[in-house]
Amino acid sequence: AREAAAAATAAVVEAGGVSLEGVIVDSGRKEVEFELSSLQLEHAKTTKSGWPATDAAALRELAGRPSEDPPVFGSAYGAFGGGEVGEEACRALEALCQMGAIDTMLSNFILPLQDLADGTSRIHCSLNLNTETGRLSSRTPNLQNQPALEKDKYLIRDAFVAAPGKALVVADYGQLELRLLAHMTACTSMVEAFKLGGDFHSRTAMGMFDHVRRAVEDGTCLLDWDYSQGEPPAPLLKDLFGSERRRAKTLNFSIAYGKTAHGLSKDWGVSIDEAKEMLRAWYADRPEVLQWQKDTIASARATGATRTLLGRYRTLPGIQGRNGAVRAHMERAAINTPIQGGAADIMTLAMIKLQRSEKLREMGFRNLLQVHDEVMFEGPAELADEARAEVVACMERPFDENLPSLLVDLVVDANTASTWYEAK
DNA sequence: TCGCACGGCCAC
DNA sequence: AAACGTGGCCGTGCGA
Repeated sequence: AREAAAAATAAVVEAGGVSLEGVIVDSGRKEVEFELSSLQLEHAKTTKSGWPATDAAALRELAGRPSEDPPVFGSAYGAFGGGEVGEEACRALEALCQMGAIDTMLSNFILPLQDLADGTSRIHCSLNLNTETGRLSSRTPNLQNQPALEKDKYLIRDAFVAAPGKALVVADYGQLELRLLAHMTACTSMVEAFKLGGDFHSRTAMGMFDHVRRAVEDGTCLLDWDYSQGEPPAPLLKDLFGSERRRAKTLNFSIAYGKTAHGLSKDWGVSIDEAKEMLRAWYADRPEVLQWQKDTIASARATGATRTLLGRYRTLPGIQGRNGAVRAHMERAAINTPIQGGAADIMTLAMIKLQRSEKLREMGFRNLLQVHDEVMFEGPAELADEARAEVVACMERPFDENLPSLLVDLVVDANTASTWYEAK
């Protein structure tokens, strides 16, 4: 973390040397908002209080990608009259955007984590049962929002290290919420897709786009590939139809949150009609999901509440009221809570099983953290593989014998490593 | 000095 | 006005 902080600080200093013709003198949000207004730079988004937005997406729109091989200049280029000045403006705005990202890493993660470490350099958060859906939350610090994958470029997760002689077991559910959606809606298409296995989002893309389905059926591309079998004999769907798969993936997650055609068109920069067509294509394959959402909202309106898989309920104040925004929000919550809360039900059952596991207790493995669909255990390194198998077994079968099983399997991916970063 | 609202951003 | 659900936390500005 210290190395990352040093590297980030150096980058901030470097980026700070760039100025927008002396106009943007600081990365403070208020000043950027002010300059965007006074220079009358085009801004697509405004905040709810009427100022131009200065978030990363807005800055990226202005900057473009001036550092790429053929540089792509954003809307600031023309606003500054093009030429050298326009290019410089785009590069400055890109640097400003990078500074924001570095600042977030430093002030939200790298610095507070060092402050909150105990005398043995370990971090202890509080885990709370205080959410609307039955999830846990984490505070002081929040260990459930640590940067992951490509965002974790300072290897913050590499600072989470097992004690000497010990190892981490990190296990997470694959597509837990989508499996819950398949189960609760009894959607034959989704249940079948999970039964067949392979890349779920690729399967969704097949269902949504005829040309993708034909390419898989005639062998032009493969749905998925097990690399332990060597190199694939044909290109993969995710490579050949990357944009189709990305849209399918976005749609898979968005549907569970109640996203509208309006929101989709904004995100994708397409017309409302095109967004509607995407939604239509998704639902065409999954009519049970649409019906379930309608039924669930109707029931929520009638009762003022919605229920999770195990029957926990959430009241939805305002769903019967006159305020349209509140009502719409509560309707989306009504269809999201059974899914998100149902996933929390399953994880809670799994954690009870894990806590009661004699094997894990005898092997000396302790649960350190839960991140919604993931758990982290720590124990003797030489027993890590055995512990990993037991963690997977508990998570795959969280239900007691007297509780019903699901229409879909629960798939668990688990790794052993000495740091959180390595366990990805 | 404190609490709050806001804009923004990280995770799942 | 917003249009994607659940959280926590940061810096800034502002009023008590």
